[in-house]
Amino acid sequence: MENVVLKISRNMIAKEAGVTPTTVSCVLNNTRPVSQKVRQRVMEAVERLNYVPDVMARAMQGKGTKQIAVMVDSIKNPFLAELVYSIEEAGIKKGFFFNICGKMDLKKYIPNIIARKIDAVYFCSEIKNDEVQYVRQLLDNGVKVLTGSHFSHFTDEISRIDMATGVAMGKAVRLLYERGHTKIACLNTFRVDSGLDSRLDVYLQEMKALGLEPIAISPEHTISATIENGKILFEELLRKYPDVTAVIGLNDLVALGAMNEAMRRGFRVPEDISFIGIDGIELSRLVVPQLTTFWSNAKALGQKAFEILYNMIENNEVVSFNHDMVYLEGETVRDLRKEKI
Amino acid sequence: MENVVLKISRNMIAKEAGVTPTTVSCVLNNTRPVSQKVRQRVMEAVERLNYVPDVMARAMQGKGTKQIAVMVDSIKNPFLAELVYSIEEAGIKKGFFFNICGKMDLKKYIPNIIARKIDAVYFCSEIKNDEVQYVRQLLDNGVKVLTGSHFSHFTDEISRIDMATGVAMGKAVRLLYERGHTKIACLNTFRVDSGLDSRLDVYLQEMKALGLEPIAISPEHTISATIENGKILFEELLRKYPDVTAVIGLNDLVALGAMNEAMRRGFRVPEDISFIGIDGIELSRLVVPQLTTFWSNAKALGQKAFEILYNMIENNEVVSFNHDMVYLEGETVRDLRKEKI
DNA sequence: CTGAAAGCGCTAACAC
DNA sequence: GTGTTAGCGCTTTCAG
Repeated sequence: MENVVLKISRNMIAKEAGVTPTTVSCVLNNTRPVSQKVRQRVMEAVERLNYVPDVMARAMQGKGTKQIAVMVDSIKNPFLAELVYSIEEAGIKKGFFFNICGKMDLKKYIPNIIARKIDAVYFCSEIKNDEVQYVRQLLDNGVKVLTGSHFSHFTDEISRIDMATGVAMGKAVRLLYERGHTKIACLNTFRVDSGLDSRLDVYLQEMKALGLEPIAISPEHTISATIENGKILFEELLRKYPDVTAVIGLNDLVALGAMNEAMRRGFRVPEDISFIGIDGIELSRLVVPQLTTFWSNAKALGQKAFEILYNMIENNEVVSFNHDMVYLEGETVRDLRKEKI
Repeated sequence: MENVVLKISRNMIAKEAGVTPTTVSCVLNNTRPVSQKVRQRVMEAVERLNYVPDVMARAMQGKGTKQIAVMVDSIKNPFLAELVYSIEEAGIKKGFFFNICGKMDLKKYIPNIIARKIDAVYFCSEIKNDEVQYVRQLLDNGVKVLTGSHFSHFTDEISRIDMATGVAMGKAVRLLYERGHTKIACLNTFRVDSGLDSRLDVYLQEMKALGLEPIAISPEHTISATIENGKILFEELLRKYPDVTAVIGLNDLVALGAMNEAMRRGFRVPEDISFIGIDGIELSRLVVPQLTTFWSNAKALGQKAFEILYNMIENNEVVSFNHDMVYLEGETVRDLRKEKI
């Protein structure tokens, strides 16, 4: 099979319309006044030949690619999937395309991103400490950067969105305390002292403030916040602290995994153990019992994220934004105090 | 803030290394023999200046962009998320980048795909009948196309992967029948006669072959195969056929939604109603009771899909591949016959 | 083994 | 209002 693809260029439609290439550019980009007659001829030629301008060639004039890379730990995480869905939905309306980059393996992706002249990168997940240099490289190459609040470098060059997961963690501890719990555990997926996430710190701090003994389960090395790992962390929790009455997951998936494992082992939820998540993914509404959690509104977040990215690209803005989480009542928290009264 | 980004070009590293741009190209692309000495000087300059070749400029020489668009109905669908994850994981190893395109709105995306000189498009979800023209346009512009088996046009120009969901549907009906069920329902998300999916047809055909009265619930217009719609379809099913004993969902999400709704209404699963899904998403393993389903092995599928895409792009191949589903025993099918004996 | 020069499709001065 | 021309960063003949 021959590969005879006739590339329809601006020149061809110029000839077709009986004008010069420049004129074609001008009518297409509205970059200078063109007579009604000529404009019409050009548009007709465009229609007839089904012409689509070449983004690559435009990009070479320093116009940008209208392409944004979204780096996520894993698109299999429903929260990130919702977020990506929402960003893309907002971005396509303005002609932006999105590259999905998994694994957060910057060494592999960043040179590629630069080579592709991608306009901006949104780091939805945490950037490892030994990969900071790659962010520097992005900035040096004119790529805009948006991160979460964990990233504390180059503060006046990058934009950030604070997801307030730490705040949610604090609220979760308080809530359980107010409902009479004292043996409150935290299932953490980050390596202790990773410096990438505030949730464990907030948990410890809050427990201390309440005069409670902390029950934190942390892995040796940072792991993904998945259902599977939630189960594993819960198993370890049970071995070490069998009398725990409440569990906070670092996110909904971890909480759901833990809860599922608990139920499989015969625990009743919330009668025997209470659970709280952080995220508010759709799935948390669909399990029985419904998970009590803090909802992040991924749709709104995605829209906001694109808005920020857009302004970074078009207007060279740098902003810092706080995205709040909303308490979402579920069925997985038992009120011990109420019963005691 | 100034935007003084110094673009490091091939010319600059040529100067740095004291050679000509051509030589730089040749050592970078191994396109002709270069003396060890010169090669070394060039490589050093590349290192020193942190040079990354411009993909856009290469693309303009007709070299391709090493970019693949993945069109999905919704990345929020866990099956598609797993698939995308796996494709991307395989592709990045060979330097490919992936554009995630939601909504299957071809009118919006296809011109953009052409303009961006994207090498290939994988349609993971169904292509509407009135959008066939856009596929033609892709082919005319040299973009490779990979679809599912539902797409019956341009058969010698595009590659396809048959996901065998129809086969799974047939097996599901047989399975339920063998276990003594006769009131077997099918929750369908496609408009009747959409021509986009074989599952309903297979269901009807199989029921007829078994001499059973079909109980199919279909929407007026095609809807997404989501948990939410599974609930809605199940509600309608209950209204129309309250004595149903088994339900097959078009995919796992639909089955899970239906099952969840059933449980909320006080039905016991599988004692009162049996459920079967098609997909085998991870979630189906994590609910209680575990969903009986047909597993599609999204990871293997994604790897295969990339392999096909790669061969289409690099070697101009066109292939047709059958991806089989595997029966995955769960806890949601009651064996009526066994009990009767 | 290495260089010079043309050209990919487009934009942006600069002319008329 | 419209045309001419010079690049953007790269590959690729064609010459040394």
